[in-house]
Amino acid sequence: MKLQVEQKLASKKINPTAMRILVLELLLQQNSAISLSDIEKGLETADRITIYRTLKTFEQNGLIHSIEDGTGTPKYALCVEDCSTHEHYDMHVHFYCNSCEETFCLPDHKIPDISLPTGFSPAEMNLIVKGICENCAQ
Amino acid sequence: MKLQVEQKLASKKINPTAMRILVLELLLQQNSAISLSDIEKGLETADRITIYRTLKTFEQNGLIHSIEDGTGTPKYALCVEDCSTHEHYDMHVHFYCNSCEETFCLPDHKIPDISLPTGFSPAEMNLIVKGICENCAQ
DNA sequence: ATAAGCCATGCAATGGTATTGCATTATTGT
DNA sequence: ACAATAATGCAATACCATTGCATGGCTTAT
Ligand SMILES: [Mn+2]
Ligand SMILES: [Mn+2]
Ligand SMILES: [Zn+2]
Ligand SMILES: [Zn+2]
Repeated sequence: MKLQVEQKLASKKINPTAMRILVLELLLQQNSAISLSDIEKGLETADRITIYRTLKTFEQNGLIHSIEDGTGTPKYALCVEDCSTHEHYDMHVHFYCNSCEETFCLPDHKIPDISLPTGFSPAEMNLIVKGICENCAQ
Repeated sequence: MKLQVEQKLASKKINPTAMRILVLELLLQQNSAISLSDIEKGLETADRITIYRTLKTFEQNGLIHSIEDGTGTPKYALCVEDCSTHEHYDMHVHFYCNSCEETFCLPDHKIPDISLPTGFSPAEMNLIVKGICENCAQ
């Protein structure tokens, strides 16, 4: 198990330090995206700044992607696609539940092509759908 | 001119105070969405908190809508649709220019229908396209 | 084995923003 | 003109992101 985690780090050329292993293990347990504060609460002995830089490193090396879900605080989730340094391919829909306030990746639901006015050239896209998630549906 | 502004406020049942007239006039001059700080800089004698509450009032009464463009600081723009209290119909695409860092409403470009996994029911949507705007295209 | 160098960590400090309470002032309707 | 109501300005609070700097641990070359 720990080996798998360390291999995952190594495959992204990230030095497997104790803190990074802990953060990655926590990320692997989630089924929704989590914030920096969530991680801080989920780990006993962890400095917020170190987690902050750990996440920056993870994101830069294509291990996780950051999600702006409209709450103002970024959420983080593992990349399912084969992302690399500064090359993220997470053009999928994200869902924010107004009830449980969780943010979900929907990697199987790609963002459709969007027509733009002439002169506008797109580079990235971010689509957030807000509503009620499957867990909160009665 | 001032009459038109006051009428616009009255049509949304907003008391036309001096500050509100100033803020609305400033909003009418823009061709891109602006932030609270932008408005604060654009007005000489203006308390940030008052502008903050002015924008909240405008938004609640369907005069402007708030845009989360991924920068973390909300931008505001006039509603083109006929929005009312707590009923916004701004399901259009927003464009953030990575060069000039301006946020544009594209009211003629609606967000297409998005298929979701079973159990997820959508309420609102927010689509941000990032890239280069027409002004910055060389 | 030892020393130097690199990398990661933790602490402190800074800056920005949103949000609320409360007292004062302005506006409205009678 | 007066009373009731609404808006404003100031202060305070609470988060959060971001950077500098000093320390410590691990790696590597000598
Ligand atoms: Mn995702
Ligand atoms: Mn808009
Ligand atoms: Zn939910
Ligand atoms: Zn531009």
